Amino acid sequence: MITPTDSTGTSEGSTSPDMAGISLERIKQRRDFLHVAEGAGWQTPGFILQGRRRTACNREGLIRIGFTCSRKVGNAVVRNRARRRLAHAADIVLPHHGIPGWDYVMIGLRFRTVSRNFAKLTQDLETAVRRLAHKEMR
RNA sequence: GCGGAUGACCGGAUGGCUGCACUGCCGCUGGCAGUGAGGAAAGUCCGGACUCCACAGGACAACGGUGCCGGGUAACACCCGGCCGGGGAAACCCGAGGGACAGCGCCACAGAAAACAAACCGCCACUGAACAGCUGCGGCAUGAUCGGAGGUAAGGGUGAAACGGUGGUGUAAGAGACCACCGCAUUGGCGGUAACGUCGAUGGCACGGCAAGCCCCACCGGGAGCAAUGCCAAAUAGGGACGGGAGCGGCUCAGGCCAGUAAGGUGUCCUGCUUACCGCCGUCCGGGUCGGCAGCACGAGCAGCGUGGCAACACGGUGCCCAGAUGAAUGGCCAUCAAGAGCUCGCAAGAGCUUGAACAGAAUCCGGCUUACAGGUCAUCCGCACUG
Repeated sequence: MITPTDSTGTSEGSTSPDMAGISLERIKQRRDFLHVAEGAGWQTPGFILQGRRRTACNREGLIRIGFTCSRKVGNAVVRNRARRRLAHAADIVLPHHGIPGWDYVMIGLRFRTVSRNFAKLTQDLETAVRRLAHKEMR
C-alpha cells in the first residue's frame, strides 16, 4: 500500500537536479563501523541509528551508510530481509534528510526491524537523523 | 470405496511496475540485453577431490573408527541383494548382528539362592518321645503333634535371567535315572560363492547373562585445512647492498637581526688531518601488513536413449553449459489463473466471500547421513467391503 508511492519518490529523488551534490556510499570496513560506533546513537522502534561527522572530510557531498544485523536478529533469511529493509529506507530518506559529511550505521533489531510498518520505518529514520544532529550540536 | 504399507516427485504459474549482484555491448555521471538458490543450500556427523606440512621403507606401538554374508563405489559409518533374530493378520518394518574355555570386572531391587553350587516354604520314607485309636496286652501296614539324622529339587514365590522344555515311565518322594518330541553340543552328507539352510548319526545336559564396563580378534586410518595454497604489491616503520655527501658567515655599541644547516656523534689524552663507521641524501634488493588476482566452477556434471545386471550400478553413444558474492546479490508490490482450506446459502447440482501458507538462503567442489518442512501429486503392494 505504501511501496508504490515510495518507489516513485525514490525515482524522483535520484533524478532531481537539486540533490545532485549528495551521493551515498556503503560502509564495508570494520574500522569504519567501529569509528561510527564511538559517535552518537538513537534508538527507534525499528532500529538503532548511529552517526558521526567524518573528521577528515575529503569529499563534502558524501554520505556513507552501513548496515549491521547480527545473529541476534534471526536466521539468515530474516537477517537478509532486515538488511534490505534498512537499505531501502536509507535510499529513500538520506538523499533528502541526511547531512552531507556524515557516516551513519543502522543496526537491526530482533523481530521489530522486519515487522515494523515500512512508512513508519522511514519516519523513524528522519527523526533519528534530526536527533543525532541535535545531539552533535550540544 | 475405506483403512494401511512402501517408493518416487512437486515445493505455485503467467504478465506488469520497480529494485539488487555479476557478465557482455553501446553513442559510457548513463542506457540496453542476458543470467541469478535448495530439497534440504541447514547441522558440519562421515567419506573423498584439491592444497601445504611430515615421512619419503613399510611395519610395530599408541590412539581413533568399522564389525552377519556377497556385491556396488573414487571412498564411506553410504547404497543394493541375501541370511539370522524380533514385531505384525498381511503388505512390510526394526536390529553396533565378530569373540563370554585369553583374562579382569559387574549382575541393582526382589528372592532361600545370581555362578558354584546350594536349599526357604515344601515333598518323602527312616527313627525317638508322649497322646489318641485298635488289640489276642506281646504289640501295630493306624491318626495327628514335636524332635533327630537323611533323601529330593517335582511344586510355590522373586527376578531381565534360577543349572534344558513338554508329556510319559519310574520312585518312598523325586531326579536325563530312562523314553518320545523339541532345544543344545559334537559330527557327517547334501544345497549355497558365502552368511546360512536342510537331512541324519552320536552324546545325555556339561557350557547362565552383560563385550553399549575394560578387553581379545580381523580390517581401515600420517597431520592440518580454501581464513588451504600460489602470484602481484602502495604508504609508514625497520633490514641489506651500492653510491653520494665537508659547511663554519654577515650586520649592529649592545639587545638583537639577516643568511645557512643533516652538519652532529664514535675512534686510547690533546691537536691536526682523513670520510673508517653511525646519523643524512639518492638508487636498488629481499621480507612483509591493508588491498588486488588466481585457486573458483567443464564437473566422480545434467537430461533423455541403448546394452548388461534381480538391484545398487557399470559401459556406450547423443544433446546441453546451468549462481559465483566476499559487511556477502537473487527482493518488493500489483493483476489474472490454479490445486487446496475455511465460512455462509442450498435437498442437491452448485453459488458467493475470505485465504491461498511450510522449512528455510549458495560461500572451494562433489558422494552420503541426520534433522526441519504448509499443502499436494503419482505408482506398486496388503487387508476389508461392494459390484459382476
